[in-house]
Parts: sequence; C-alpha cells; structure tokens
Amino acid sequence: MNLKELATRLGLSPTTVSRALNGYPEVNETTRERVMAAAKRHNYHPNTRAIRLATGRAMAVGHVIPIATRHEIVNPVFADFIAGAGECYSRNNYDMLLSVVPDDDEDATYRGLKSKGNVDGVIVHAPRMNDHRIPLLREIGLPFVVHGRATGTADPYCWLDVNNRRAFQRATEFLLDLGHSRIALVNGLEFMDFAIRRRTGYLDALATRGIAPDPDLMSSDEMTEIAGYRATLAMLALHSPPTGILASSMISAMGVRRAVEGAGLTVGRDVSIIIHDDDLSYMKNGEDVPIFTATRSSVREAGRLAAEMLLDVIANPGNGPQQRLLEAELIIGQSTGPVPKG
Amino acid sequence: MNLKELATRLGLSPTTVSRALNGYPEVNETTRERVMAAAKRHNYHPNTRAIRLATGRAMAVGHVIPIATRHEIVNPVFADFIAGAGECYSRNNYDMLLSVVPDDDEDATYRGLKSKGNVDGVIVHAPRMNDHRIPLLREIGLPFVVHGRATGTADPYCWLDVNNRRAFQRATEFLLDLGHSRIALVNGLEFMDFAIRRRTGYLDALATRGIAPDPDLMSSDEMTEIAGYRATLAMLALHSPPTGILASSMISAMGVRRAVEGAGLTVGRDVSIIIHDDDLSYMKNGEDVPIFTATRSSVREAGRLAAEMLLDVIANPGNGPQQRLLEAELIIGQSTGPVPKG
DNA sequence: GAATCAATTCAAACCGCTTTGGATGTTTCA
DNA sequence: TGAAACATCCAAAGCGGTTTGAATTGATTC
Repeated sequence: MNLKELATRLGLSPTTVSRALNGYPEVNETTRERVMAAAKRHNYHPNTRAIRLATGRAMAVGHVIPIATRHEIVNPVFADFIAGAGECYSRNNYDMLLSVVPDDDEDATYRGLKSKGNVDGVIVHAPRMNDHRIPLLREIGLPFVVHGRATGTADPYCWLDVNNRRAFQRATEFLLDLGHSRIALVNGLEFMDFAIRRRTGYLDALATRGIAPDPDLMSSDEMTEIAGYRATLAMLALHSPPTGILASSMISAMGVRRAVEGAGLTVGRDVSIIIHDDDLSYMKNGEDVPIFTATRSSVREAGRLAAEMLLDVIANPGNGPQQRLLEAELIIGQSTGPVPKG
Repeated sequence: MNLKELATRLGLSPTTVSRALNGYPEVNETTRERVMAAAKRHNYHPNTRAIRLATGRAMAVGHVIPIATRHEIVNPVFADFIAGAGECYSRNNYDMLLSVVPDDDEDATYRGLKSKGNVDGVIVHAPRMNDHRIPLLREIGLPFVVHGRATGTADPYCWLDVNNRRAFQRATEFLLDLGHSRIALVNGLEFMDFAIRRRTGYLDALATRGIAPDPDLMSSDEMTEIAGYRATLAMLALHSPPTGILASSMISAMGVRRAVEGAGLTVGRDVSIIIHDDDLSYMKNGEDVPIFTATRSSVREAGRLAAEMLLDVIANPGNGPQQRLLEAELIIGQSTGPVPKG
C-alpha cells in the first residue's frame, strides 16, 4: 500500500493525501480525518526511502565506533550510552546508525556518511586531546555533538561532558579529609581526554594540600579488570603503599579490589577505594547500600541528553554551538574509611 | 556532485556512467576506466537514499534492543555481539540500524521496520521459550537470524547458538570429576532460552552420576555482580554449602567471588568456580593464565557469524533456514581444584 | 455585479539513482 | 553482400514520496 494507491481509493490526489497526513493547513479538516482513517485502516506507512530522497534528510544519526587496531577493546560504557541515546531517537522517529570500523578508516567513514547522505549528524565518542575529528567534521559540514571534550581544540563546538576534573578533585579531597596522604590514581589511558582531566583534578587536590604527587602512585591503562588488578598489585608492593585508591571505573575497581583482598587487606579499613561510577545498568554499585564510595554520573542519561542536543542542532543549525557540563554526585559507600593507624 | 553532473562532465549519459561504476558488461573498458577515474577525481559517491529508493533494497540490517520495562537492564554482551556483527556489515557496505525500544513496542517496531522499508532483515536477540517474535517475523516476511534458539518453536528458522547445554554439562562433569558433589548453579533468568539449556546440562550431568538436584543450590536472576553476590551469600549460609559453583557469566562471577572471599574462603581451594565466559573484550578472563576455569565462546565471533548468515539469507532467500551450533571450549584456570577434605 | 480573496484541491516537477527498451554503428557469417 | 549478431550507448520510465504553481469554487468586498 503506497501513497498513490491510497489516494486512488480515496478519490483524492497524492498531493492532498500527503498534506493531510503531514498536518499541512491547506486541507479541509473533514478530508483530513477521512484520510487519516483510511491510512490507519489500510495500515499505510510511508516508505522511508522515498521520504528520505524527497526531503533530502536522512532522519538518521550516526555513531561511529572505532575498533582499535592496537588495543582491541569495545568500550563497555558504549552500551549504556547508546541505550540512552537510542531512546531519544526512537521517540523522535530517527534511526540510529552504528558504524563499527577499524580506527584508521574512521575519517573515511565520516566523509562517506556525509557524502552518501546516510545521516543528518553524528555523535563523536571518546575524544582525545587535540582530537582531529572535530575540525574534520566542521570541514565536511556534518553536524555533531561530542560526548566529552577535546582539550586543545580552539574553536567552539557542541559537547556534553561530565565534570571529570571536579569529580576526581572531590574524591581526592574526600580521602585527604579522612587522613589519607598516600593516594593512588588508577587511571584510564591518558591520551583520552577524560583521563587527562581526571588526573588534573587529582593533582589539583593534592597540590592544594601541599602533597607532592608520587609517579609510582599513578598508573594509566585500559579500564579493565585485569589492568586494575595489575596496577594495584604493583602499588601495594611499594615500600610505602597507598592507603587510598581512586579507580577510573567500576570494572577497574573489581580488579583493584581483587588485588587488595588478595594481599590479605580489607577494603574500607586497610585500603580505601573511590571509583567513578557510570551507573551502568549491568554493573550497579550496590542497590540499597553502595559497595563503593563513588563519584556517580549516569552515562545512559548522558546518552539521552547528547542525543537530544544533536537533534536540536540538526533542527536549528543557526543557533551557535551548545555545551553542557554535568556534575557527578559523590556517593558515600562502604569502601572508604579513615586512614589506618601505624 | 551527483550522477547527472558527472555524466555531463564526461559527455556521457547517466545510464552509461551508472553501468560503468556498477560493473555492468555492456560498457567499453576504456570508457569504464575514464568514468572510474573521473568519479575518483571528483570524489563522487552515489547518494544512498536514491540507490535505496531505486533498487528497493534498504542495504541495512536492524537490531532491535528491547529496554525492559520491568528490569531495566542493558545486556552487557550486546556491545561485543554488535561489534562483531558491525564489522561484517561494514565490510559488506551494509548499515546497522539499532532500535532501542520499550519491550511492549517491540512488535510494532518490527512491523514498522518492514513496512517502512528501513531494513532488509533483522537479528533477533535474547530469545525466550516459545518466543513470539519468530512467528511474527515469519508472518510479516522479514528475513531474520536468531542469536540463540527458542525452545518450543515448531517450524524451522535461522539461528546461531552456542551449545549451552553441553557447555554446562561438561563444566558440571569437570567438578564432579574433582570430587565435588555439592555443586551450585548461579543461573541467568530462566525464561531466557539459554538459561534453560544451561540448567538442563547441569541437571543431566548430575543425573548421570546419580546425584539428586538440590533446589537450594539453584538460583536464577539477572546476570549482574550484585545478583551473583546475593545468590552465593545465601548458598554459603546453608547447612551444607556448595563446594563448587557454576556461574552464568564473568560479571556474575565477580559477585560470586566477592561473596566467597567475603566469607573468608579461598577460591580454587575451599570453593571451586566455573564460569561461562563470553570472552568480552573489556572483561577478559585473565590473559596468560585464566583467572576462572571456564567454558569459553566468543560472543563477538558469534556476532560476526550471525551477521554473515543474515546477509546470506537476504541474498539467497530460497535456500531454506540455516542453523549453526558453536561449541564452547573448556578452559582450565585457577578457580577450580579438588573438593576440600572434611 | 465585477473584482478580490480565502479555502481546497490537483497536475506536474523533482529528489538521484537504476533499469528497460530501443538506437546506432560494427562485425560476423552464410 | 545482406542479414544476423554484437558492442556501445542513450532516452525515458520508474522507485514513492514532497513541494511548487496553478486551477476551481464559493464567499466577501466595494
């Protein structure tokens, strides 16, 4: 069942039927109702491919997920971010298009998405320092919203980010207030922008209290269980091991905890742990009582907001770049306590 | 730059240019080369929307991800499955379309995908017993491949699955061989088909050795850390606690381990744990030495294979339903050992 | 009562590509 | 040598919608 057929059945022209269905004013209300009813009755759904060609809009948004050729990792927060964004797209009748590409093909993918007209805009994931995708997208004229920020980018652009610096600063201060002074940072890879900001927050807090940072207490690696485990193991073997540890994610923290407990120490008594909690649906930080003290910010909510921002940017290309900084919430859990005596 | 413009520049008709680019035989080789060169030089990419309308094919595959209204969870294996499938689509110039929808809208989503012509086929995720989506998709005539199987479905359909029954049977036998007889199953939700099969494998192995199953040693819940923790806690509090535990996933197992270690017991000595390992990229089961003894099967590879199967089904609709059963590999790690004496 | 106007409706062009059904000039072959 | 076969290329008709510009009608204005 297509437009023409429906129009014929109704004894109307395709023009009128199209207008009736799309809510244009120049059509009699009784006619519109008749058309609407017939459309429903015959289960008519306009062909998306035709709409797209006729309007020149893709009614779709792209998410390019680079599959790293170096470190073969699918970022676990993608799932929740995508879920949040996807809800927004569904509500607005947009399609979500995922491109999984080797990261050296990423530029070509963005160019293709634009020139082949597959999408009206994209979300940029996991920005790095001086991320080249931002000037690239501006150059090819594809609307975008960055999830995170890219230090070093001069011109303004659209982004939505969590205040990572402030979150880690507060977490560090929290441990300092509990009397800890040997505080470790088990960070993500520090070419990622968020990891840089987190380290800055950590260093700022230490500096304010006049504590010199110790390179042995700062690690940077993938945010996996095993990496968290290894980093912690190495730090606990130091002459002066840490009594407080900041972990970059729930998953890293599982490894941190394994190392701590494996060393015969008790979390929250011998070693305090604070994590950054993306509030992943399959990795809840406790339910009634949080397992870990954490700086929490839902990445799923971030996905929802970023998607909304992008749709807005697509609809109103004129209104300069939007930016939004979310604050993480400090949640007190069972994994922190005063610095042990001795 | 579009076809017509390119054709004008070349002094050829759009017909010939189109044919030259698409490798049709009725065009002179020298002409073809000239066209190819010009296309490259002018950076010509055919408009996908036009191709889709003209050919009637969507060149896209859908993945419908239901956001459960009851238990608000984004299945963590999706990310890796999607990554695997996405690689296949990219290679074949197909788009991957993700629909995140409330699960009561799922049927309407499939119907819409078909009638609006957005996709050429879909992957069905997380099948349940007597899954109604299978007859639904057959009815509306949308090609599909199920990741998993749906017990109770009469007519044959396309699927790709891991032999869950056999994996859990082998895991159980492995523990039995080590002398364990109090073996627990920390299972996923048992309306999911894979969870049913896993329990069957577990029960079969026990039955073969003449061991009566104990309902107290069988739990069924979300595959989260917290659920694994709680189930294990309850079982360890029994008069006769388990000495062996089968966990349904790496993530559940993190909770199982926390409970075991929290009870002052040692994994691999006091309590043996075997997990099913989907080989998630961000949740590796060790690198050189596996942490957990496991039945391993890469869900990412499953994604790749399922996508290939679907593209094949789309290209050759005639060839009856394909089916493929993957076997999990038994990996011996550090989490299992002989039953403790006493 | 002619001119103006608003309310409806329609025919036809268009979006950018594919594909059918010739057209034209060249070979091949009896 | 004339007909059939081939190699190349093109005009035009879709695909299924949207949108422009014009037509029709009845009501309103002066």
